[in-house]
Amino acid sequence: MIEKIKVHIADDHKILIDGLSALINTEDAIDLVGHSLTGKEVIEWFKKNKADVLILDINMPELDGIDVLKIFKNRKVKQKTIILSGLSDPKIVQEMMSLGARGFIEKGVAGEDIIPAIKAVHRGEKYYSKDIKSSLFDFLLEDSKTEEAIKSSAVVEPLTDREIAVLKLITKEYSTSQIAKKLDLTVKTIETHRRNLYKKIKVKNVVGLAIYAVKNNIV
Amino acid sequence: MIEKIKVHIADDHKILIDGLSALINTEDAIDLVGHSLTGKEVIEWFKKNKADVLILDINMPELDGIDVLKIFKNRKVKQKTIILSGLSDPKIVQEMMSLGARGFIEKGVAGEDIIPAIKAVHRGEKYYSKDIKSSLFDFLLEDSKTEEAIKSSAVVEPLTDREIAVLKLITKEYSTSQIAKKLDLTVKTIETHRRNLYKKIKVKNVVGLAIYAVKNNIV
DNA sequence: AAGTCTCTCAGGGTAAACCCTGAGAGGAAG
DNA sequence: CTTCCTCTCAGGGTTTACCCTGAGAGACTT
Repeated sequence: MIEKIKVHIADDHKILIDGLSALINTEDAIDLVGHSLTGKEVIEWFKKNKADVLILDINMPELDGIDVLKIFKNRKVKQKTIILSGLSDPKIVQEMMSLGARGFIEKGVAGEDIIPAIKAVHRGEKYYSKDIKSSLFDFLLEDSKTEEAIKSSAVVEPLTDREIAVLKLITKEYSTSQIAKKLDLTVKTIETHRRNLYKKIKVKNVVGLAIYAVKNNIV
Repeated sequence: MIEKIKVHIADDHKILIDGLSALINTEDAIDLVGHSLTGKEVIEWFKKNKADVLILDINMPELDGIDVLKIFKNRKVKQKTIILSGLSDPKIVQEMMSLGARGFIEKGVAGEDIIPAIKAVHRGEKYYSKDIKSSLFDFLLEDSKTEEAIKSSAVVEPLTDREIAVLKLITKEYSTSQIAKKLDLTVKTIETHRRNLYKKIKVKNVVGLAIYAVKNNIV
């Protein structure tokens, strides 16, 4: 008997996990061996168990998909990962790929894609849903360029605690001086944190920060 | 033979539609009679067909769930609607309810909730997933207060085409003067649109606009 | 002990955001 | 034909965001 492909799903929307489970259960060659609702659960689960393929949502509370991949990269966990993403922000696609993701599926595409994606990735291939392919990032998927492009790619540097605190207050529509009062710091300090956020996230102004915050569940 | 409950699903994430379909198909008493990926499709579908229950995502491009409900309210379409929502923003919950939604399910909850929700709503009851119930909006669900609270609630006025165009450019991190050039208008005009956006969306600055745009898929 | 990183703060500047009021033109609807 | 709405634009104002440079204190690393 041929071994089934073991799959683990991680998504903070349980309704999506349940839906995908039902879909995957229609396929004999694939076995759903676990699921997680948060990044932390994924890490914990993989300490004790193993799966061939991990279907990973990027937007999760606490530890998000990016954090999970970073941790897995260091620990050399060798499952193959398919990213589930609502929005295909170029920066994130690049980052995920540089962190070893093998597949990328937009939530906007048909559910039938999930089965071929699992099989392809398990065979060692890469898999991208059509919308990603046809997007402006085609160049990224052409192998020769890929590796280099990834290495020099726009990976968002990790934010410090203070920066996240400031970012959260910014998204609450507080001005720099209001944030300064709130955190009992000078305006100049907040301005510095602000500028560092711009640099790290590679955006031009608060708007970019706000969008980043929402997309990354920092709100 | 008892008639099956006819259900229509609308969500811009096809993967979620497919998942829910698989779930719903396990239930004999319920019949999936259609699905839509955009608000427009929902409207068109209901012109020619009918369903007992509509499962409606609030975040959809073009026409969102709120717009759909508004249109249905005017046309007195009499299907029962269950809202599917990623984020349970109080303003939106209130608005949806005032527009006649009968059920409210967070995407974060278990998929098993969907079947009882459909049945309950079809029987004429209201249905809210646990997270909603246990949230700070309990008071809203106590009938006496509900109606009044809804009438005076923070309903976001519909945005005009120009306003949406400006909002989109704002989220691309363009400054007012850059937007003016792009749209071939004066800076003063853009400023006016900006201020009107603040009023309508009830936010204080660009940050609020950006967040609203992302959450409502205007990005 | 010399880096490296985070967090803090400063001076001094330009550009942009934000606020107030007022208003005309054109289209849609009553 | 008047009312309502959208879109356009203006004068003149305050406040905030944003840019550049520089720097000290404390923690942690190698």
